[in-house]
Order: sequence, then structure tokens, then C-alpha cells
Amino acid sequence: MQKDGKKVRSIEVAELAQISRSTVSRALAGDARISEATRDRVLAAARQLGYRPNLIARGLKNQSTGIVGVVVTDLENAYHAHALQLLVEKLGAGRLAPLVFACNTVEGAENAIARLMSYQVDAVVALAAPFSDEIVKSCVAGEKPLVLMNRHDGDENVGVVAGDGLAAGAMVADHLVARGARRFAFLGGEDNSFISKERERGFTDRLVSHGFDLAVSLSSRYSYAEARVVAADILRAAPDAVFCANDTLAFALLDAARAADAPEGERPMVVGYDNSALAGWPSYDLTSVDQNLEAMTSRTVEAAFAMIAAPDAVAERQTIAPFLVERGSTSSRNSSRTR
Amino acid sequence: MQKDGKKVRSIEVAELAQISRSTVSRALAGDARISEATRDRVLAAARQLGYRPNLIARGLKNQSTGIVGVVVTDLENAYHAHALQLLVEKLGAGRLAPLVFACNTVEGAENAIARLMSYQVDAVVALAAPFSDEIVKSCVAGEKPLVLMNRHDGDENVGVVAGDGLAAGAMVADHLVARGARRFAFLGGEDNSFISKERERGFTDRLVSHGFDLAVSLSSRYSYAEARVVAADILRAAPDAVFCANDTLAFALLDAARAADAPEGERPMVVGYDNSALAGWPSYDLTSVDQNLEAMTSRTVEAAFAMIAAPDAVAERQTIAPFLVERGSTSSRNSSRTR
DNA sequence: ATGATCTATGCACACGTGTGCACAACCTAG
DNA sequence: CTAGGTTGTGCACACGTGTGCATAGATCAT
Repeated sequence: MQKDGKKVRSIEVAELAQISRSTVSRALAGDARISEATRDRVLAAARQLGYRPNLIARGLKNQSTGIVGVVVTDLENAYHAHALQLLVEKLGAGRLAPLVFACNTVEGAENAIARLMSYQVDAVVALAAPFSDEIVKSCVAGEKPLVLMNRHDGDENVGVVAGDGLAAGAMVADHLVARGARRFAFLGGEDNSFISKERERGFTDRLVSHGFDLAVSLSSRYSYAEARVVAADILRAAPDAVFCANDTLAFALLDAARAADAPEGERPMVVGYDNSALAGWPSYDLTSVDQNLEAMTSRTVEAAFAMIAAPDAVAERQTIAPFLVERGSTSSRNSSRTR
Repeated sequence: MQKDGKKVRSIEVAELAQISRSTVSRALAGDARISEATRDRVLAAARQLGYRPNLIARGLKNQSTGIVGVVVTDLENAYHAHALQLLVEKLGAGRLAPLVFACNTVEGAENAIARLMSYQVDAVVALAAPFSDEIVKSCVAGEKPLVLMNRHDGDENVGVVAGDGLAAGAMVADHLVARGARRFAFLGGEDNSFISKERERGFTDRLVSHGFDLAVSLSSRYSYAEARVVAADILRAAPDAVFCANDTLAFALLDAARAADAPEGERPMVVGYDNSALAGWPSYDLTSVDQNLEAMTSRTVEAAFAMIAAPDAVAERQTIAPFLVERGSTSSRNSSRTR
């Protein structure tokens, strides 16, 4: 292991092994035509010199870099951060390297995509990013495989892995009805984004089939402070139960209810979305929809692999089933209520 | 903008502009020797074809990829996630692309470093990563510039940007003494890591110079559930004020105090560290040390730039001054206390 | 013994870019 | 008209790797 500091190239391994550079390349690639003896000699030499193939050069030659572009938006949102961590881990396990760009504005998105394309990424994963139109357009134009996570989109040939917001909304409706709620509210997010709308629709439709309807529906940005204001408006309508498109919104609602100083038995039941770590803490103890990020990120990475392996195949769209984690915010201690 | 889907190479720009490929390269690089007229022709052709230089090829030729390796650990920790977001943004603004690897185990760290080196990154930024010994050793061996963020280390020639835990501890001591506390406790994290130790030392030393001392000092992992257990032990010692090495620890302590059902006036004052978003929410309203991540990440990126530009220069070590954000958890409503 | 088949390896090219050096064209001074 | 300078451009090489093709040696069939 004589790392003298300078780069070790394959030619040096070849010289040490008394062999040509081609043979080194083939031996390391596991080419069956290389004899056992020389392969061992090459491996020994490579190990001795601490040889690491230059993936940039390999990428240039192979037209495949092993780099995957990842576009994220708001890492301060714990849900996004967690998703990114899982993606990074799973991509790494699959011998792919994630090149991460954040974009908060539309020109940021265009810039990020341009950079990614310049780096010849093998695929792009967009993680709940807005401006997905731009991203889709650029990736289709550049013929790069693209997987959108939790972002539905048009009819272009892009991979889509998304949670089933409709099913989640229905599950929440079932749960709240079973707990005895009668007057329902929905607190949506981000200018009524598609995802928020979907969750609301699943919720409302199932309520209707139970013979109820939605008394109030308002929406807020995904920030705690702004949500507090809207939460107060929701509470003014005195709902039995509130379904929030996001855990942060739910926390704001819970705090607003506490601040209103209503006796505990009269506070509405609350359900959040994302099942963030905080939801499990006793201070909130929030019933929340778990999107199954573990499965979602796994499917996303698998989809990226598949599209890299077969670029011309039809991209599939997968739906991940969410599940409900029931906690104290919808416990029966709240069930005796006077609307 | 005739993107027919296939890659556009510089030779195609050259042909369209009726010029040689060298001239295209020089024109786009802003070489002064190129005449105004041809430069315009090249730019027009490049724009028309939607030409994007292949940064992989450029990296191979220039021995400089513009990629910076980023090593992170626990993105579920909001502090790390926020730091990563800022790093990604600031690196991107400086025309650098972050290749992100997560490592939770020591072999994960070695693997991550090996991958980074293979991708010929221009520098490595390690973000509060454990196993920094391995990282330092590998980067020094590979002669890659390395910047450690919030991680002090030996005498190797690596850049270090860290918050001033000593000063922070002292500030907290001053603050708590001024608020009337007399019996102090410290709740540390992660097996008494260096960072946690430093904060405690700053705290204790200043307490001593005020004529007080530390009644209790315990430590826990950085997870809420484990911290709750240790927090209960701390409370058993009935301190006036508790300084926690981490906001999560502080939240656990606050919840433990509430759960103990002591009258509000007798609960200890609590100070956290990181000033996470949650600290500002009314449910915790936690006084917390802000590490000034904005400044810290800026300095980190600047340090990386400097080390890339001058690899043989002596790496500098910078200290970022933290500041205290005072909130309700140390408000005077708690000041009348019976120890 | 000779041609045929197979095995193991080397030569040389390609990937797309940047740049030292040479050189053509033009201008100026004598 | 010639010598010398200035300006703009092209040739050809290098970066480190993978791989098609050719080939030397060995084994085998006849």
C-alpha cells in the first residue's frame, strides 16, 4: 500500500504486474478470458499500489458515469430530509452516486437541470420538487431517464413513484368516523397543490359514502407560523376532527387548539401526514399517515435502475400504499364531544 | 434550439460556425485572442444547438471536475439537514457540484471516501461526521483538500470550520445566572463527544467564575426516546437550570419535566443547542444557542474554494461565534424558584 | 505432421475536451 | 518590396479508461 500521494493509473498496475494495460482492465472487470494466474497477479498489484479506477475517465469512455442527479427543494422539511437520506443510502448501495442540487425558484430548477445534464448523469430523480414541468421537459429533451417521486405528472414517458393520497384520505375518514367524529375539516397546504388536493378528495369522498360531508376546508403554506393563523380559522368552525395535509400543519392546529384554552375533551381530533419523528413524541402524540418512505425510496431507486438498464422501455408508474399510525390525537378520550 | 435528443458536441458547434473546434473552446472560455466577430458566431451557434460542454470530458482533461464530495451522517437530525441544504446551495452558487454520501458506520465511511476519490472530486467537505479519523487519513493520503465542519481534529493540514462551543457554554452560564439560577445541570450527547464536552467545559468554567458549580452532568444518545430516560435522572437532582448539548435533548427534558407534573414555577429553566425550527414553536418556546449555520456553511465553502485554488497553502482553522436566542424556557416567569 | 480450434494477451482507437505550438493573414515601417 | 510585428486560427496531443480486432502460442483432430 505505497500511497505516495500521486494518482495511481492502470498503466502502473500493468507495469508492476508485467502485463499490458488492457489485461489489467479486463482482469478487474472479471473478464472470463483472463487466466486465473494473471488475474491474481493483477489484483495483487492493484491492491499493493492502492489503485482506484478513475471513474471520470471510465464515464467518458463508457458514456455512463454512474452518477444520478437528485433534485430537492426544501430540506428544512423533515420529510424531504428523510427521503433524501434514504435515497442517498439506497443509491449508494446500488453503486450509484447522487449529485444533489437544490432548487427553490424556477430559474434555479433550470440551472440545476443544466448542470446535471452537463455532468452526464445516468438518470435524474426529482424529489417532490416543484417546477417539475421544467424538469420533465429538459429530461425528455435530453433523453435522460427521470423518476418523479411523489409528483404526478402528464403523459410523458417518465417514471413516477407516488403515495396513494386517495387511499390515505379514505383511511383517515374511516378512522375518524369510527372514533365518533361528525363534523370534519381539512387543512391543506401550498396553494392547494395537487398532492394536497388528492388527499382531500380521498378524505371527502369517503366521508360522503359514510353519510357525512366536509364542513370546512382551508389551506396554508407549509410553514408553522402561517399555519397557526389558518388553524385558528378552522377552529372557529368548531370541527370534531381535522385532517391536515402535513404534520407541520397538524402541529400548528394542535397548538392553536391548546392556545384556545378549550377543555381537553372538546378539542378536535387531529390527523397529520408524513409521520415525522416529532409526531411520535408525547408532546404532540399525533395520529399521522405514514407514506412508507422506506418502500417509496426503494421503488424510486429500482425504477431509476430499470430505466438506466432499458432506456427505451415504457416507464412504469408505481403507487405506494400508505398506512395510518394511530396515536393519542385521535384517542377515545376525545370521543365524548359536544359539537 | 433544435434539440434532436442526441448529445451536442463542440465539433458540431464548430461545423455550424464554420470554424475549428479549438476556436469554439477558446471562444466559450473567453480567450482574448478570439476576435469579436467569431466569438459572436460561436455563441450564436452554441445557443442554436443548445450546446452544453461535457463536464466529464473537461474534468478528465483539466484534472479538475468541479465536484465536491460531501460526507454526512444523520440527515434525520434537523440540524444536519439544514446544514446540508445550505452547503448545497452555497456550493452550487460557486459553480461546484456536491456529490453526497452518507455514512453511519466506519466501513461506510471508508467506502464513501473511496467512491469520492474515484470520482476525482476537487475537495471533500465532512459535515459533522464521525469516523473523521478515517476521512482525514484518506484525504491526506490522496492529497485532496478537506474541510471539516464542526469537527475539530489533530494537526494534519486540513481546513476546520467550527462553532465556538466554549464561548457558547459561557454565554449560557451568564444568561442562566442572570436569570437567577443557582443549581445547574448539563445534559450531554453521544457518548460525551468532543463537541459535547467542549460545550460543557465552557459552561462549567464560567459557572465557576460566577462562584457556582455543576450539580449534575449526564449524557445520552441524540435520540428523543433515550434522552427522556436520562432526562428523568437529571430532574431527580432538582436543578434550577439545565443546559443541553442539543435541542432534541432539551425537548426531551422539557417533556420529562411536564410529565413529572411539577407546578410550572418549579420546573427548571432549559437551554438547548442548534436553535432548530421547533425551538421557536410555542409548544416548546426553547431558549437555544444558534450556531450561525449560515456563516458556518459560508466559511466552509470559502475554505473549500481556497484550498482548491491553493492546494499547498496552510489550511486555516476558523471559529464561528454562536449567539443565544432567548425564549420562554428561561423566562423570568420561572425565576421565583425554591431550589 | 499439418491445419483447425481455442486461449490469453497486446495494439490501437475512441470517448469529448483544453491548450502549446506553428502558421497564415494582415498591417506597419523602412 | 521586404522584414518584422500583431492577430486569429488550426493541428495535434494529452487526460485515463474500455474494447474490437489481430495474433502468438497451445491443444486437438485428422
